[in-house]
Amino acid sequence: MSTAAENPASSSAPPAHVRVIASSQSWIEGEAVRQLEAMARLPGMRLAVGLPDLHPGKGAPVGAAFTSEGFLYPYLVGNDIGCGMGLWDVDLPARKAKPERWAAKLDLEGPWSGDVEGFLHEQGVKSSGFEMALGTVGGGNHFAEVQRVDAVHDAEAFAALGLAVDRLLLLVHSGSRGLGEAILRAHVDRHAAGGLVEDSAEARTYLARHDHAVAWGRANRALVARRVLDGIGAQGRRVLDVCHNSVTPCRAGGRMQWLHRKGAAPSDEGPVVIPGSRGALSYLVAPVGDGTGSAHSLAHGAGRKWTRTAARERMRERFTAESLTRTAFKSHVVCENKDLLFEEAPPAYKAIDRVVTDLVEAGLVRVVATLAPVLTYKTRSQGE
DNA sequence: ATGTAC
Repeated sequence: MSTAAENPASSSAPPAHVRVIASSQSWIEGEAVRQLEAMARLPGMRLAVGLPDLHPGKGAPVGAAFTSEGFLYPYLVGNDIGCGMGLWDVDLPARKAKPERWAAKLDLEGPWSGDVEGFLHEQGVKSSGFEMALGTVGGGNHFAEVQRVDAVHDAEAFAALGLAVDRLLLLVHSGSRGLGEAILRAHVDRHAAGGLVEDSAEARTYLARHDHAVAWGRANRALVARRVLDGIGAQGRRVLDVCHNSVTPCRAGGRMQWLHRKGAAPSDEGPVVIPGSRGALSYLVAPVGDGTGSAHSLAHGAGRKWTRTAARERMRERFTAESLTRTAFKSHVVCENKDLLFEEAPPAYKAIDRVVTDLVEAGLVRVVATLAPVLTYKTRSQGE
């Protein structure tokens, strides 16, 4: 059998190291740490790292990275295989931003009207059967956001990325839509939360599908970006694109390991953007150090503070939906699904500044620049 | 997170 829990040899292995990278000033839910510790007891697990945006998930915590030997765990990657953040440099000066006009007309619902197969081919990605969703943002915490530069902290690194203070940027957070979900479901139907023995036929099958979903998710972000850019009449250049839900092979002290990221940005692929809520700054950061103590990973966002249910109830009591379409930064929000508008409201998230400060103090990143929201696109569909 | 479930 290829299910890890059924391999008796693995139960005698030493337990994984568990590390939560967060200062005492960062509040982390007890349940999230319990989930991290539970995952650390899985067979073959070596290191379980909670980043400062650690929060409870459905079984496995979000904002965490795990290394294992001999086994890999699709359940730790989750359903949104290949989810990540892409940043585009937009060839439009910030003073030319027309957020209210763009908010009124931008529409990324439904299939793209262009040549989807041709687009995928250009990206070097095979089609998946989920192409009707290619170029759509999705639900939950996904978004496309036009941003302006708030402040530059490292002018050299900022310039090295080809960025300019007076130009707009576009940040896209989305994943592989229904594709990753289908891949995880096929695994869970047979193995529940159990892992796969590396080099087994099932592991190879999963990894091939996983790698395809990662590539397809990246292409999805590229098409979301293209649709937004077309909508605002601009061109863009992809500056970076990183995946925060994946499992990849890596070497540790000459040994082969599997690095699982569950809402954790890579620290070994150059600069990344760590977004706050739609009403907060996003941080463009450059990784520092060799990444061995942090499973080569960083926080991927602010992390939820309130559950979706609590956010809906609390925000509904105090705010009208209309008032939530503008933020403290005077930015505009397109989210015509009211439940989602309340669930993703800025108070439902932790303070991104604290999360990034924790990473800086842990010696994991240097801040390159802060980016402010101009227009956040979530959905035009009512949904209720 | 999700063409969202029996």
